[in-house]
Amino acid sequence: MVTLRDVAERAGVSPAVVSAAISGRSGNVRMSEATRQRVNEAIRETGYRVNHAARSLRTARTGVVSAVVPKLSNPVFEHVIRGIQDQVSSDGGVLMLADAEWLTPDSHLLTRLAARGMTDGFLVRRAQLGDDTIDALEAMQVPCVVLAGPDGTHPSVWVDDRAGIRCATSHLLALGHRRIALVGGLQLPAGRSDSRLLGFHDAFAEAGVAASADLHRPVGYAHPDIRRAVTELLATEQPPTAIVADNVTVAPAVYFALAEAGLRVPEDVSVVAYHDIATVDMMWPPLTTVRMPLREAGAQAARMLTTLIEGERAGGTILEGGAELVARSSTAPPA
Amino acid sequence: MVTLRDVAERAGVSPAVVSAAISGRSGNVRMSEATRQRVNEAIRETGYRVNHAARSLRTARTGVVSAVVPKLSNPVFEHVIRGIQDQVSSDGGVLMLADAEWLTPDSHLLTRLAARGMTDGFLVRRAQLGDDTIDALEAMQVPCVVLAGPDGTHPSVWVDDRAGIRCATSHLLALGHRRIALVGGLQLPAGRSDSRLLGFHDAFAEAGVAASADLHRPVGYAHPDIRRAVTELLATEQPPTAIVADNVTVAPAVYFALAEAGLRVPEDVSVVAYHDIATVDMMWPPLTTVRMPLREAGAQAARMLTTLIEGERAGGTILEGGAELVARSSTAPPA
DNA sequence: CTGAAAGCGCTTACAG
DNA sequence: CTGAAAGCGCTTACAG
Repeated sequence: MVTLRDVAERAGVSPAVVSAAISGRSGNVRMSEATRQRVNEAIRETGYRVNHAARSLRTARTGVVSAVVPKLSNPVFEHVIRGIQDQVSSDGGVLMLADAEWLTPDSHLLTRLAARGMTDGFLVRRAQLGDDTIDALEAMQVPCVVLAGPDGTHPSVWVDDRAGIRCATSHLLALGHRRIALVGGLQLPAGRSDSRLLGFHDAFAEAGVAASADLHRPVGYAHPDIRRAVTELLATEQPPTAIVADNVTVAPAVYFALAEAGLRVPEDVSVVAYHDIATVDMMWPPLTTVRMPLREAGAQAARMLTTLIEGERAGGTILEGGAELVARSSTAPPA
Repeated sequence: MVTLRDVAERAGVSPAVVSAAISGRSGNVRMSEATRQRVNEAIRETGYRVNHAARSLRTARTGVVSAVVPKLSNPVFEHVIRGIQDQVSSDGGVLMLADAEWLTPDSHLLTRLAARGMTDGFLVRRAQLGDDTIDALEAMQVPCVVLAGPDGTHPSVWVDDRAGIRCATSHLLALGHRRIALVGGLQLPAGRSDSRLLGFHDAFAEAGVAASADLHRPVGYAHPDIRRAVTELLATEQPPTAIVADNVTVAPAVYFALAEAGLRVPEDVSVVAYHDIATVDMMWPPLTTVRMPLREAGAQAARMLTTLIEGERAGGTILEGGAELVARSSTAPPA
């Protein structure tokens, strides 16, 4: 194995010079262009590559950031990851991804990842990770940014869910819908304000229309639950003429329930989904969605983590604005 | 920061004893149960956690394995990843995930990951990664297992695509279909045998039926291409009565094209897709698929990588069998 | 502008 | 059964 020392000998300089040439950091070393060239040549000739472990040990910094994502195959989160990756990479770091299912408070993975020298910090999604795991992380004093709305305790970054749902709902109201259902999403414990429900009501207030409060179904994100909720809504005396899907991932279940009931989209029922992913225009009919600046949220979170790693404090941030309606074919005026 | 030395002092033993107690490896150290308990107590009291960088530097082993996956949100690959994760984790290692898009032959990420001391080895998918990146990896002498059929050069593991497509095709033949199209998949360069097309023909041969060779459309996996291919097939003089989707991810595009043409599934056209993912029963009608032992393939690949890391050679493996038809509602006898 | 030396925290022969 | 010592490969003050 080629070491820095070997390169130094070959170039006829001391290890310190090679180290400076590699890192770019000057430190106390100021070298001539000729020397730098000689070093680079020696590196090329020997095929030298820096030993990451040795560097980490010495600098007490790994340059690795770990993102723990809810579910790898969740297409919504893919955008966030891309934002994180771009930022981490342009900062010269490496992003390490793990599935949240693997990470429990006393899992092997958490222990290993949070061991010093493996990762400088974590990006996690609170909703799916569980507060206990995040607390465990905190107890280990590992810098950690939560991808979710502020909760007053952890540094956090997220998009404006309230504005997003408002955007979706306003679109339906503008089309003339009045009986609008909000389907999916978690039933929050009393006291924790539900930003999505707030956004739903914002839209009605803005339009000067009384909200159809009986049409809120926070039944989670499991497909059977979504299907049942929609089926039940359709069976009521005054069924909704439009549905806001709290998350694009549940839209297929909404379509499914509608098809089972023999209803057409958008002739009989309009559907808008929160969050935009590329593949929804493959649904039939193509789904109207609300696009959020998820990639920007990821980048912002990565930046906040860097701040944290460098020892500064950070609070909770919600990215303002950025909600944008992507009109496709699943919404129309009520019959 | 608490070091191993601190723990040793507290427990009244030498660092060597603490090291042995942690790693479980006895080495030359044989310690009494009382000593071991004292050490464990000291670890708990001090909150000591091993420094991964130091250990890696010393042992020249990181315990980290990197998987470079085609596309994070590809639900098919999710199963493979799970298999990898299970195996790596039960071997006491850590799995690091990266998106193939990030990894190009001279990308920052490749350089950093392949730097010594960051990762012991790689699991990569050839199809999407590009041979040049794999060659770069090889030039760096990083142990590397390819998730794909054997190509004679790289150690590799994959499921039996030929058997999988045969299973799907046989199902349609058994239902009475004769005009069967195979849609999607890559157009391989001449000379490289296409295991999927072979499987397609196997099924016809087995059924004693002449294959409908004019119905093979290896147009890749892009949704517009799939849609166009299906639309064109439907416009021919003798359109297919059934379609095998080369990959489940293109099934929505097939449904889309069928819906556009005003055809019903399965009354007018039957559809089977290769690979099974949980969400396909949310499609309307629920999609019949072929399930493959993808998780097992992932585990097997991880095991092979460990072998490679330990310095032994390895060849190409195809997991035999395991193809299983999952019948849902998208297939029926021809009208 | 460059070199010699110390030391990051661990593990592993080696000596007792 | 346990301790003292060397050294993994790097970076960083420090001295020149």
